[in-house]
Amino acid sequence: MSKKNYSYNPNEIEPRWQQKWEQDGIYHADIDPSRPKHYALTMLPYPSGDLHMGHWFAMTPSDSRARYMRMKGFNVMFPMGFDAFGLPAENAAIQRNIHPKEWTYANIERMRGQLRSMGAMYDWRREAISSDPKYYHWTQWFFIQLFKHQMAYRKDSAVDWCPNCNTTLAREQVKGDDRVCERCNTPVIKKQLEQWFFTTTQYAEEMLSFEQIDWPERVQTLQTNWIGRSEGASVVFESEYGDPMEVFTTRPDTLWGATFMVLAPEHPLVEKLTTPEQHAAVHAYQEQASRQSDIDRESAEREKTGVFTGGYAINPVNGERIPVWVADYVLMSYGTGAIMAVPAHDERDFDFAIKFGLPIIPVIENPAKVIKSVVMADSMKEGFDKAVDGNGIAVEKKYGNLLITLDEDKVQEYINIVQVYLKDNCWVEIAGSPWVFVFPETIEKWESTEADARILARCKEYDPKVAAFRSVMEMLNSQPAYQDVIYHSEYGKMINSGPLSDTPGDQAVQKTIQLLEERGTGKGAVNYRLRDWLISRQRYWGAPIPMIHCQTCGVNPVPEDQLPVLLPDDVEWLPTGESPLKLHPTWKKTTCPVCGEEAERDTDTMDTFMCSSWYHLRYLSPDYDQGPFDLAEYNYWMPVDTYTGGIEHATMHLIYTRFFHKALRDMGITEGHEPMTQLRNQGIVLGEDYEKMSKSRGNTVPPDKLVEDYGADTVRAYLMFFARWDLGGPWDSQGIEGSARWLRRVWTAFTEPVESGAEPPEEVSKALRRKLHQTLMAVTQDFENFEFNTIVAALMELMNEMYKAREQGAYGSPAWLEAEDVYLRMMAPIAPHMAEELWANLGKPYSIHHQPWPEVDAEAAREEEISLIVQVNGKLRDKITVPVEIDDEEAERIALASETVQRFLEGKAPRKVIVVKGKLVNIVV
RNA sequence: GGCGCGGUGGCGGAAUUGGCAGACGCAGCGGACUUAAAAUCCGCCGAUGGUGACAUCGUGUGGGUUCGACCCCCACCCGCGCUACCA
Repeated sequence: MSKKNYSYNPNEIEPRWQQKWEQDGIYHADIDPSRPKHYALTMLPYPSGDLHMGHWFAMTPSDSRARYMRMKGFNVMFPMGFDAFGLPAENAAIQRNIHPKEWTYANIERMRGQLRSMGAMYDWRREAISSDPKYYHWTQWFFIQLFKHQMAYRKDSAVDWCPNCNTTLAREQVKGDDRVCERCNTPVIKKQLEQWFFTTTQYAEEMLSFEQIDWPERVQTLQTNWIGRSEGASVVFESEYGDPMEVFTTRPDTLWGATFMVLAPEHPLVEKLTTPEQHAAVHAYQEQASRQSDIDRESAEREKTGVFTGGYAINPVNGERIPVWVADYVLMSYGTGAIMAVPAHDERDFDFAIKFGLPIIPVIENPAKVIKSVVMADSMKEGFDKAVDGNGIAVEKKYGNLLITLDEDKVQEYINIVQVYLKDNCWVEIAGSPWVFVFPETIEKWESTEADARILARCKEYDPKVAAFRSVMEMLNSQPAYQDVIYHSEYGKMINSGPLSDTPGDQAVQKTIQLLEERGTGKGAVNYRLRDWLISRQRYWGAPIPMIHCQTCGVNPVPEDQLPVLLPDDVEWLPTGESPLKLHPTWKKTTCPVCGEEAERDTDTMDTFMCSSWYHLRYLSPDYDQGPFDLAEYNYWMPVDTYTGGIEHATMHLIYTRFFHKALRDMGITEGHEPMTQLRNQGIVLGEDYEKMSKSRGNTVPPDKLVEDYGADTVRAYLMFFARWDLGGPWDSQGIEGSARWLRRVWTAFTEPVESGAEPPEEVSKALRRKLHQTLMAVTQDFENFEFNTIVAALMELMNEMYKAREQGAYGSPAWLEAEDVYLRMMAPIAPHMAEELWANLGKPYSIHHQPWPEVDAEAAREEEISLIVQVNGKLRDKITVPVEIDDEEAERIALASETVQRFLEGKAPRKVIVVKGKLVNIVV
């Protein structure tokens, strides 16, 4: 078979192969019980109009990985679709008077073309689009199932509202410091509305377990924090009138220190507790709190506000009568909306108590602050006056403070330890030097007490910021105040706490809960930060909530045989953004499925996260009309084996989809406890200016142009090479030249024959095979671990070696032919077009993408010689080439014989010799 | 404030997880080919000193553990992300 010698022209090669692959359906994934299945899924895009570099970064490496799995022998399903409902479509409608449907489907068409240009192995027969009626039919059906199983409910509550998008938002869609809308960055406000919720909190505990899934630690942490489990107790106080007032606390052991209670402004008992005299003030406060958006609350710099209700509550442990206040630092949406306030042991309560002159009673004895045993000699126990540890540090008590004296040369060594002491009233003197370090507050305090004038003078005399000790001082100043120590009950013991006084700190919580349970006034309790999922959206472009409101029969689901509830096309958009569904003259008019009388449809649509919570199921059978998915497909393909996407979904989509799967499981629709077994996240591609790419910044890189200039293979290769996939990094428009050069070199190596006369020397063939199989080993391992950048690096390195071998006469030899074959297979997942073209050019059978992944020849990969590292006192002194199987004695002998080693030994006898087999000898003198 | 991630040449990044720091690539420098440029090929490329072989230093900072630390421990500094009056 003669090889063609022609130049690399990706713009010709790539579309040609894409077309052929499509025609031949080589990426079709069909049920095949004879092969192990692999469901590889990449998070589906929103059809915003253009594929940007972020899409490519998410999609091409995961495509490579799916291709690798296929070559490994798996029956791989790799589908693609569009998360097509959502606000941008509606905004386009308002701004440009295009129907959202038209806008969305035109974008999808354009993006399909772009996706094809990547040369990915998507099985387009499985495409699913969430705005298709055949899709949202089943989104609605799921809603009804959730409703029937009491997992969807309506509640009137204060919800987050985006005034710009004109809709409510789920808690997860409110972001950042200033609590803004996830979509448009407008600060959200609170509105009291009746809305649909899903009972995500029902699964809070279960979702904390990641035991059955291989998900990144980072995501696990984010989800765990988001779910926010706290352990403590629920304690029932009573109002003067006998109303139970339940509070949640993580510190039941401070119950005796509760000097007042605080209710959230929206708390139902506020009304009843408020005395006539306080009524006006409380009412005004409630009014003002409800009007305030969260950002207004922030802007007051957390200065505590609140009013006294005039009412009192009874502390169940000691019968104390304590005042009940209303304040907005207590949130209705967390815990019970009521707290017991313990100013002695809680900073927020402390601030509030100070501001309003409420009493403060400590119930935990000031705990010991001595933590480091290294410094604390036996003499340094409680009540010591002076102690010296013999290591250049002395501690003594003076004026109720601790004075720590350090030998000058010990400052650096002890600085960590000293910081421990410095959490409270401490100062440090350096022995033999004039330096004294004192907190400014401490000086102030001393000035007003009987402190030694001499010391005070010294403190003021020497500027603590003098250069040599500046950094030390900065470290000291950055120490947090001592609350974190004082608030930890493991130290110290309970005081002022009735029957529990003197209980050691480490048992305090448990003993208190025990006492509460005995008396029936409280119990151990767990609370979560996670809220139920608010699903209603007051928008048009979404799946209509399939519920009917009847004056007599209440709220009932649309009968399943009447699904889908179609979105009407003939709607008008108001610039105010009000939902066109609500304004539509006839659409909402219907009959009640129970009594048959006139009734109204729910005019809200569902959060689009509802659509994306189950799209992986729709891919199984996108045209199936007997249910959301075909069970046969489900049984073969599910669960998703590898899921890839951005980390930004950690506390949104990835929580919702887990909830959704578990809810479906409990309704008998799905099996198993988790929808996606393995999750991997890619990072973000930044612009060349190291900033996030954005149109307004003008730092975006258009992938289409790059494909035109370099070809998709080069873009794919560069995206895999330029940064660690899980971290992402800045784009470098020069850097892509490196990947382009690599592929051109590969092309040349495979298409330009070299005069090959004599057989290559034995060593050349051997070295080539060794490198080849070592590379194969590394590449295989890196594919398993999603370490794409080093795959490309390894292939570049091997290509450099192949060039050298070629020069040394290897071209055309059996080793060379093997290298060609294996090289193309390894390259196929990364540069599928070039690999296919060169494979064909070698006269090998179509298609390379049907070939199995090559096997490592471990014997060929084995090194025969190694370069033995010889160290003296841990420093590299010599490298000696020795056979791999060298034994320890021989290695030691050779190392000691080294001339350089002898020079560094300077005649001294080695005290100890450490030999690491086949690697290194370290001689200690 | 809390939680998490990260800090390695001019730049992006490697380093089998405790054993040659800087693979691979970009940029730069030198050379070959060319009338010339581009492309291509070859070589050099952490800092300091030395003509040189070589020596010393070097993975944010300060300590520690170890024969040996980018890697483990303690403390700190800086950057990024998430979160935030969560009781």
